[in-house]
Amino acid sequence: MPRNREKKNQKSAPYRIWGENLDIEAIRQMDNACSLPISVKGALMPDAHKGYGLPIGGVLAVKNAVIPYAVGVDIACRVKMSVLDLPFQEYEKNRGKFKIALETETRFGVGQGFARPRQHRVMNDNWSFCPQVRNLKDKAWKQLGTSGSGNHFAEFGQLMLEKNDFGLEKGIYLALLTHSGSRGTGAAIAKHYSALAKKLHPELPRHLNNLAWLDLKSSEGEEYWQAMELMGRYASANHDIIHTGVLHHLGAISILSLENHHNFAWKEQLGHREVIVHRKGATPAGKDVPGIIPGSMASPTFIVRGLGNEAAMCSAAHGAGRKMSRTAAMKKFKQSDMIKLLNQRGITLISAGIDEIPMAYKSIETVMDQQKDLVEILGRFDPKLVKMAPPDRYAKKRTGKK
DNA sequence: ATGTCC
Repeated sequence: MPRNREKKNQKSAPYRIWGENLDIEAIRQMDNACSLPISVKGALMPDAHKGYGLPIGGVLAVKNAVIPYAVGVDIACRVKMSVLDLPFQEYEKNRGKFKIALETETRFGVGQGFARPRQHRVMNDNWSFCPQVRNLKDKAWKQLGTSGSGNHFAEFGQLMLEKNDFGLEKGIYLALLTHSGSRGTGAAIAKHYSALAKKLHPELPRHLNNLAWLDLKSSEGEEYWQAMELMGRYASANHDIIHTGVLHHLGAISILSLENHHNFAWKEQLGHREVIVHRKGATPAGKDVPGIIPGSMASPTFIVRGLGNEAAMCSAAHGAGRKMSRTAAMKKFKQSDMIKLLNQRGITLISAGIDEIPMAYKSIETVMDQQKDLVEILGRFDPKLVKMAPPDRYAKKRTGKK
């Protein structure tokens, strides 16, 4: 539904909403994004909620420009699944070994890296095309193979493939699922280029400030694009290291691997013209494109195949979406509430903050129902062993303040 | 989501 509140004499780009009763703030942010003179078309996914500039769950096509905060702070945030060659029962027989594998092969928490950094060919890429990126190379190296914080996780679970697919037979498998991004490096790049975009667009009113863009033909725009693509390869390397390390630790091999970004921008065709499509907290869902849509730590993740719906610019939700802020969740629930729920569902939690409690999320099943015209479900993954960042030691202080 | 100005 096109909206046109900000400028009466200039037509806003149209956008459609999937899902019901979405966060009013997210809708307002989408209105704002579609009112930009560069905007061509938008879409709002059923897991949408408020973010910086573009909402999480926002899809935005623009002309010849890129908006750093429409890509997101965690540039190239990504999910990856590896199906193991071990039967699922192998996990039940030897949980301790799987736990140690997750503990050993990645690191969680803000600022965390490896004391003995991992190696990856992505570090041989060009990191010297601008000073901002060059100065971050050392941090990026130390954080290779880490998972970060927030909603990021590493987990083992049971994958149920609904039919013969991906060269595998219908049935039950043991799988590793991870959610990580470009860590401190990507965040620093996002922050730098968004500040630069704001400086280049002093004419933007305050409510559009976080949507400041870089012209793709400008040196700044080209530089951001190059940095964003490097972060794409870097985030992919992080998952690669985790999966290679964990599987090696277990003496397992991968019989199927699936992965996708959900914070990124792509050059795509929209009708006859080339546009830049930003997907911020949105899964690419082009025709027959496989994707992963995670729920919370106690609800399923869905393996999907895109239906190529053009109204949504070939996109889908990237998860259940929060229904409660982190602060509200920390105020309302205790650690024991989380443990109780996980026990009921037979899930072992290694660590997580209360702000990630499943009750703070919408129902993933509802979100999937609301996007039946965007993706087809091919399988579900039920988490069994979950690791997330341990509680933030300032969390209590912050909730106390509000 | 990050990292530190708490």
